[in-house]
Amino acid sequence: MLTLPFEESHGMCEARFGASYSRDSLAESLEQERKHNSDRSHSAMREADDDLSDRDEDEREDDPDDDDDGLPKKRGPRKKKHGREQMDRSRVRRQEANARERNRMHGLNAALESLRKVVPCYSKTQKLSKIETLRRAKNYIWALTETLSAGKRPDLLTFVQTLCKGLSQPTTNLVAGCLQLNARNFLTDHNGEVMFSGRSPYEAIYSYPGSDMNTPPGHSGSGLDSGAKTFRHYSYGGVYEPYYENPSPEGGSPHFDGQLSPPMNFNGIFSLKHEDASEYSKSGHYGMRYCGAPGRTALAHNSMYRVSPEARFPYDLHVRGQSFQPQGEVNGTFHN
DNA sequence: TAGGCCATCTGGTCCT
DNA sequence: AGGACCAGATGGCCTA
Repeated sequence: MLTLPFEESHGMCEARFGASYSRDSLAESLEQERKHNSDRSHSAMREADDDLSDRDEDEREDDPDDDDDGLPKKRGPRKKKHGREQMDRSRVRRQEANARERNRMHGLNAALESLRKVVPCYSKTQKLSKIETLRRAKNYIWALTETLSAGKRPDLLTFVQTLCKGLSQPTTNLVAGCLQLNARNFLTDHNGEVMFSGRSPYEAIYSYPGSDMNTPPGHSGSGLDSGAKTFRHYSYGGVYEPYYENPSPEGGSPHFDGQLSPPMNFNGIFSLKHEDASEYSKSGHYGMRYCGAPGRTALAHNSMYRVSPEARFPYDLHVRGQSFQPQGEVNGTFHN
């Protein structure tokens, strides 16, 4: 495909933005050559792209006797007419391309919005930015994948930490708000590493004595009393590796690169979103459902996630499309 | 006011 | 040739 010479790009910049870039002699010579180019159609097309306003074209049209170099122009039915048509056509095509591009971006944004709604802690009031949405979705997918591959009952705190990996502080706060946790308990440092502050936020809310089931690796009960004084640094090698046996999908590194941020749509797991379940039923994929309805203890017979009587967050693994518990109360808790 | 986020325009490139 | 996709540039809006 045709590639415009470098100096012509400068020309476009000048025309579009009114900037006065200095040019070297080579550029000037090439520019003059361009002006004298006999290929009027191509030149006209570029000129039209240089400035979509009609002013230049009209000026040229209004002054037909003068050429660029001051010499009289040829008369008669000219290429000018043809060039004008080309310019108009080029302009129309450009406008059509702009409209297509707008639509394309709208479609992209719509897809992004749908993604926002399926990642955990969707909030209509505090909209997640595009990059944060993508990061969180990636983290979410990763955490779900690791949860399934680990074959263990997921740990909430670890899950949340994974979900928040690499996310901004406001987004982390949002997640914390969703979970009614104190974001200070799983801060993210400058490198995107999750910091954990002593007492497990999970335990802070769902504490029950003598149970380490929901305490993530490295979060033994020894430090629970230290409070915020002692910050424990978490890296994926330190925390997630024991739990998530597989390396990061980023490419083998056991450590997060600071870009990875984890999931919360326990909706898969906890149904943190307020989307109706039909959307998931359509997918036919696996998902873990929050089964925390009062009095509910029975799980699917073949469920890999067993619920201990004292467990506060019983999870169940369902095939999408199968029956699951109403999620209203959960959604009410996790959605703003 | 600086910085972040976003929508839009635009030209280049690739593909059909 | 034309559409899709991409990335750079730009300006507007919002917030700390």
